Amino acid sequence: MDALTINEAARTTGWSARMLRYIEQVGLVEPARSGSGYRLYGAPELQRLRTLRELLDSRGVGLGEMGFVRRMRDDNGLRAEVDTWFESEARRPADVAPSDWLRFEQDKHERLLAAATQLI
Amino acid sequence: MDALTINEAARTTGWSARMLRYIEQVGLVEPARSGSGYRLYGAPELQRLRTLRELLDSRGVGLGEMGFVRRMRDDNGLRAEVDTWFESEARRPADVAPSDWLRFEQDKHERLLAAATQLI
DNA sequence: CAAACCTTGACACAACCCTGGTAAGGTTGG
DNA sequence: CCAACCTTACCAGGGTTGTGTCAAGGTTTG
Repeated sequence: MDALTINEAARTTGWSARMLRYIEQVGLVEPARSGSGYRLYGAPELQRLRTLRELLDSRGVGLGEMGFVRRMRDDNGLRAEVDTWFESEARRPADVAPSDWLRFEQDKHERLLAAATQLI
Repeated sequence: MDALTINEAARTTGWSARMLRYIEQVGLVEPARSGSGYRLYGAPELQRLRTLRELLDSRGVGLGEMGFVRRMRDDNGLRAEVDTWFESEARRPADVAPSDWLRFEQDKHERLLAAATQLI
């Protein structure tokens, strides 16, 4: 069983056990559970916890904000509404070279495709 | 001059003048300024303010969270880091039918393209 | 079986977010 | 020129976040 219990995971990631429970509650890292309910952190979760800490520290992001992004990723309706709000930004068409914008979206699409192929 | 000053904009959008300044500070709706520095809200800004209120009320989203999404949209590095964190989610490939995932991204791409053509 | 874990739930507290208010001063328009 | 706006810069207070700690009880293991 290559999975750590919560205090072991805390020690190797730098979070406190309390915070690991909080991070789970926010929906960011949800470890498997043993039959009796113990949290079991595997290598992927540990990695995610470490990079999460790095991300928050280096970019001044909060857990709540990451939690909101997670919410947008789970809830397509919410994501669509938020995207739409931002995409209807008040600027005249002339302000953005449309080709640039499309280009940007295409690049994004390619980035995601690259990530996908790597994952599969 | 079809632009409203801050208190007029407040009255027609339901926000307080104080909140309009705060919303600007968060980077969500940044009105033009008159020569002497008065904020000038045009029709697009007013529309955005109304839909913003609707979005926050109906989905329980906070201004801070919207501000963070804006930050991600401006800062490509931040967006990439956050996206990467989520995309390296700890699930075995079998859990997601890859075709579904790609499909989803393609749909998204199409949605954005549609929005683009509408804007141009 | 007892020590050392784990669980959930609750209380606590500093720091921050959201929002209102007020003060000191510039702008506008009759 | 004066009333009614606007500006920025603060103070303030209720609500939420992030974090620790403790209590009551189940689990694992030497």
